[in-house]
Order: sequence, then C-alpha cells, then structure tokens
Amino acid sequence: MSRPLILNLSAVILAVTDDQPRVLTVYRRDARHTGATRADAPALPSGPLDADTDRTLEIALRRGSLEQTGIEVGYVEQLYTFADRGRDPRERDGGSRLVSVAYLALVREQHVAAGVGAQWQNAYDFLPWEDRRVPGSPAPHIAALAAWSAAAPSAALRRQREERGAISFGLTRAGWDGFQALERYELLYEAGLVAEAWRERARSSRPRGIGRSMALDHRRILATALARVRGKLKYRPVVFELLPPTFTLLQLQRLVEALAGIRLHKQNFRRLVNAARLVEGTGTLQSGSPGRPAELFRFRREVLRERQGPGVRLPGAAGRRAR
Amino acid sequence: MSRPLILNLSAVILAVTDDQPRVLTVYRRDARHTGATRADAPALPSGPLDADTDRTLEIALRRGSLEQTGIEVGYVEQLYTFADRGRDPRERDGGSRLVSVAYLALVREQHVAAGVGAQWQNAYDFLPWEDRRVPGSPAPHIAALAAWSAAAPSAALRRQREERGAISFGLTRAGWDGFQALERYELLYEAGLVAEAWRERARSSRPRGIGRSMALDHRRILATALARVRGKLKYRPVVFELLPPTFTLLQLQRLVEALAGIRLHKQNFRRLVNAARLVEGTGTLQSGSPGRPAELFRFRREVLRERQGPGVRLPGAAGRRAR
DNA sequence: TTCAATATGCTCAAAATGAGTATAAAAAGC
DNA sequence: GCTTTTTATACTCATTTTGAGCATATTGAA
Repeated sequence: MSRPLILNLSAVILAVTDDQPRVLTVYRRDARHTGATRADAPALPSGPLDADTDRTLEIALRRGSLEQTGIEVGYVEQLYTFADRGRDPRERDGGSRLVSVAYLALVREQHVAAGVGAQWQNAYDFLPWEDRRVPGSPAPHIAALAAWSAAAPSAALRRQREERGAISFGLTRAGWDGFQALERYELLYEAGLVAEAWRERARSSRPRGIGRSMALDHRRILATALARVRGKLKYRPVVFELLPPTFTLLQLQRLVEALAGIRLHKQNFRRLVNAARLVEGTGTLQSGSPGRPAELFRFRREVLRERQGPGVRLPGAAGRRAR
Repeated sequence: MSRPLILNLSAVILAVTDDQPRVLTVYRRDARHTGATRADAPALPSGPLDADTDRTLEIALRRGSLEQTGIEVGYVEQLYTFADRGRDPRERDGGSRLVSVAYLALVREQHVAAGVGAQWQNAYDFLPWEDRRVPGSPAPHIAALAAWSAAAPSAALRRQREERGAISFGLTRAGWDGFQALERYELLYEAGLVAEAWRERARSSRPRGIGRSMALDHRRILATALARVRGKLKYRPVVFELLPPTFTLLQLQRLVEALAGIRLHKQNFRRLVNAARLVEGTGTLQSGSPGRPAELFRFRREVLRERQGPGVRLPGAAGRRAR
C-alpha cells in the first residue's frame, strides 16, 4: 500500500425547475493547472473528508456542499463509491489514488448565492437520451450503437452488443426502463459515443460525442444518481423533498415526469396518488393560472404507517414500446 | 487532513443452505492483540485496497475474499461505504480512520476449504428478529422497545420512538416490510438492545442483547446486505445466483422465503413465477424425495428482454399484519 | 391397500390498471 | 355577453393481477 489514498465526497445535488431536472455544478479550480481536463467541463461539487473533524461522511458532504455552492442540502443519501484506477488523469504521474464517495441530495428550487461559482445545469443536457418525454425525438445514438455492434470483431460479440443495446435502450418487448440509466451510459461509453471515452485515446480521431461532457467520471456519477432517484421514486415519497409544502397534482405529476423522463396518464396518475393516500387536499385553490383552478395538496406523512413502500407509481409507463 | 485513512473492502458473502441464509465469517486475527473486541466475535472477511495493483474495488474484493476464505465469489455488488468515526476502537488511540466499502456477494452453497479459518454462520443468528417464517415466535424485542419508548425523557420523544418502532417492526397497518432491515437494526442499537451498543459504555451494566454479535459494526453491514437482497429480489433475478442450474419450484420458493424471511402462498408463488416466464421446465422429474416428484426447472435468461425489472414477486407477503 | 407428503391444476371474488369519455370552472378573445 | 381555450376533476369499463382456497395427481412408506 505504498500509494496514498485521497477520499473525496462528491454530491449530485438535484432540483427540478420548469419541468427540468437540474444538477448543481462547479467549475474545477484546478483544471487550468493540470491541463488534464478541458478547462470548462462542469464538475460535481466535491471535497475531501477531514478525518479529524468530520464524524460521518454525511457531515463532511453537507459541509463541503455548503462551502462550495452555498447551498444547505436537505435530503441526502449515499449513492456509490467510485475508485477505479485512472478516474483522475493526475493519478498516472505517480499521484495518489482518488476514491470518491458520491451522494445524492435533493433540494427545493432555489437560487445559488452569487459569486460562489456554482451553477444549475439541465441534467438532460448531459444525458439527453434519458429524456423521453417528447415523443417525436430522433434517436441518433440508436443508429450509432447499431453501427458499433455491427463493427464487432466476432459474431458472438456482435450478438452480445446488440442484446445489451436492445435491452438497455428499451428496444425489446420489455420496453424502456428508466432505472437502467447507468447501464445505458456505460454502454455508450464502451461504444465510444460519449466524449469522455476518448480522453485516454487519440485526440485527433475524437468524435463529437452525445450530450455535454463533465469533468472526470462525473457524468457516470450523474447517471448513477438519476437511476437511483427513478428507482426510489416508486417506493419512497422522495418527490416531496423537491416540492413546496403545498402543490397541485399537476405540479406533482410534472415533477415525477421530469425525473422519470416519461409522460404519464393524467387521470390515472391522480387516481393512484389519491388511492395510495399519499396526499390530502388543503381545501384552497390555486389562482392566477389559465384554466380551472386546481386544488392545493400536501404530503400526508401518515402514509408511512399505512402503506408498504409508499411511492409514486408510474401509470402508463409500463411496457411502453420504443419509438 | 493529518490523520491517515485506511480503505478496507468488506464482503457479505451469502449462500442459502437447508432453508437458512448463511453468511461467511472469519475470526479476526488481530482481535487478541488489541483487546478491543471480544476475541471470538465473528467478523466479515475484509481486506485492504492495494492502490498499486487493484484496478477496481471489485477486483480487490474478489482477491481479498479468495485469500481469506478460499472462495471465488460470483455475483458481486457494491453495498455501502461505512466511515463513521469510532467504527474501529483502535482509532481512538490516534490511529488511522477506517473506511470500509462493503460488498454483497452471492454464491451457491459450497464447502469452505478447510484450514482457512472461515465459517458459514446462520445470518438469522445475528439478526433473529428478521426471520418471520415461524408464525408462533415470541417477540421479546417488541416489549423491550416499548419499554425504551416509555422511558423517553420527553413526551414528544416518546411519541417519536413509538412511531419509529411501530413502522419499522410492522406494527402499523402497513405491516412488516422485509426491506427495512437496516432501520430495525439501527433502532435496536439506539435502544441499547444489541450488545454492540454497549461497547463504548459501562461494561458492568451491559445487558445480554438480542442476537449474536459480530466484530466492529459488521452486524450493521449484514443488516444492510439483507435489506439489499430483499429489495433486489423483487426486480432482478438474483435468486438464481444461489441455485444450481436446475431446481424445483419448491426449492426456489424456500430460497426466496429464507431470504425474505416470510412464508409465501405456494400455488400463487408458482403462478407468478410461471406467468412472469422466469423459469422453464426441463421435462425431467426429481426423484428420491417423498411425495409426488417435482419437475426440474431452469432460469429463463430471455426474460430480461421480455419484462421490466424481472424478479420474484412475494405473493401473500403484502400487508401481512404483525403477530 | 391406505396414508402421508408433495406437486400441480383450477376456480372465483376482489383489487388494481390502462385507456378512455364526460363534465366543471376558470381566463382570454371577440 | 358569448365563445373558445385551457386546465381540473369525476366517472366508466374492459382487462389483468392478486389473494385465498379447493381439488386432484403421484409418489414412497406403513
């Protein structure tokens, strides 16, 4: 164990604004000095564990997030620990091995304190293939993936690539599964269709790549976070961490749609949410919007006593065929 | 960042034998020297990351598991990273901070190579309250938890403790949720009902504690692993990692019951498993057992193309009321 | 031959789901 | 003031899935 370790905490801080999932990013202060990453690739806020003062990782994460972005995160959950060799290009120069414990944090929409250098970005700018809310969208990555499969050196490998592509991108009878966001990113990475895959290879032949890049392997971490929220949505009432205390059912639906990346059947959505007794009406109506005013609802905390894995079901989402 | 870090990999290696989930344990070689833990508390196999040679954490884990137990693990999945201060009593003497990345591994029943010092233990010896397959079992921990709630210093806190206890131990209308294994362990820990909670406190007043102890916080890690398998069971075909290539439906059911810790309705279980097209008959029958011989089945890998989140549903498990 | 034990097929009511249709209540356009 | 547009909300209905149980089939052992 000669080579030293550095333990980092990285945060995927999510909010949803204007029906778009947003992720809070910073620009790495050290990018210029190393020249290893493009100077303008957005990064997730990350900070070291202070082994002397931070009693838990979560405390270190909250401290780091506040320091770097000025935001006090509420709901927080550990995601995954990333430690593959070569995550940080600086490692190769005999530097220390970088281990990052990634966390997912959910916050209500708010403005970042000016001057801190943190910015909200649309999460789907980085993972555009994950947003399937617009039905007519073309799918260039599907064609590119098919080409990659076809270029496989052996027939067996070709078959395997096709299989993986078909399953993770929902081209089979099983349909699209929002939960598989990480598998999709990793497949695109292997296929050389995201720019990060070309960092280690020849610069000249570098293709454009699908979606915006992030620093290091932060896009992979973002994909992990997206998969986690989407999964958790279904059996834990986490959406309410992203909403104000009262909200309309349409607001709730749009929020779920933004995270899940799909459209839902409106009437059935409200039926499910009501039947699960997840929310209760406040009696007051929302005004100022076009159309019939909607009732404001609030989260029913008691649902935790009453239901097994209370979460938001996705009516109309199952078995949806690929376009 | 003066204090050095040690990064450990810990493995929860699970198998199921004779309808009992088993976990592979070792006896810590260093326990005698420090005197900090009871010399005979079983521990999870753990080993350091070799930052020079281990390309990934998973590789380090496979290497460490093989070295310490002689077992080559198959299915492997990262669980959680534990890094709270004070996990290892030796930390207090100015030692280094211990960070453990825990993995879950599933293996088919097999015998440990003799002499390596590893042993299979019944997982429910450590977490006896998690096994609800026997209907008539008394529940001493429920009474003890109630006493702890009653002893709360304030009324608000008492209410809160009662609420937590009721929800995690399935005393509410929501019923028992196998997935909440970690919450239950943590509640018992806070209530001082597991022996580990008394390590830091006065030795004299130490109560017996429910269930067998493990070294350090390994029981918490085990609870995390149990919760994870139980959750994953439902949407990924992980059970088949624990079964031989062909098996009877009853074998499959007993295995699921062992992991889930509950009994299932037999006819409905086979209906679900069949309807989900998770398995296919081989045509051959099992012989030698009492009763009508059962057909042998095999896992249908193609199910991954056909179904969203293919896993084993738990018929008859929902809303089961507390005894 | 009978019994105990297991496997497997089948029924039936209740609940949940998918895909709508229908109606209500507001603001905006004219 | 009336119509149009827009959103909210109620209700329907066929289909599927679930919970619970009964009935029958096949084996080895008493």
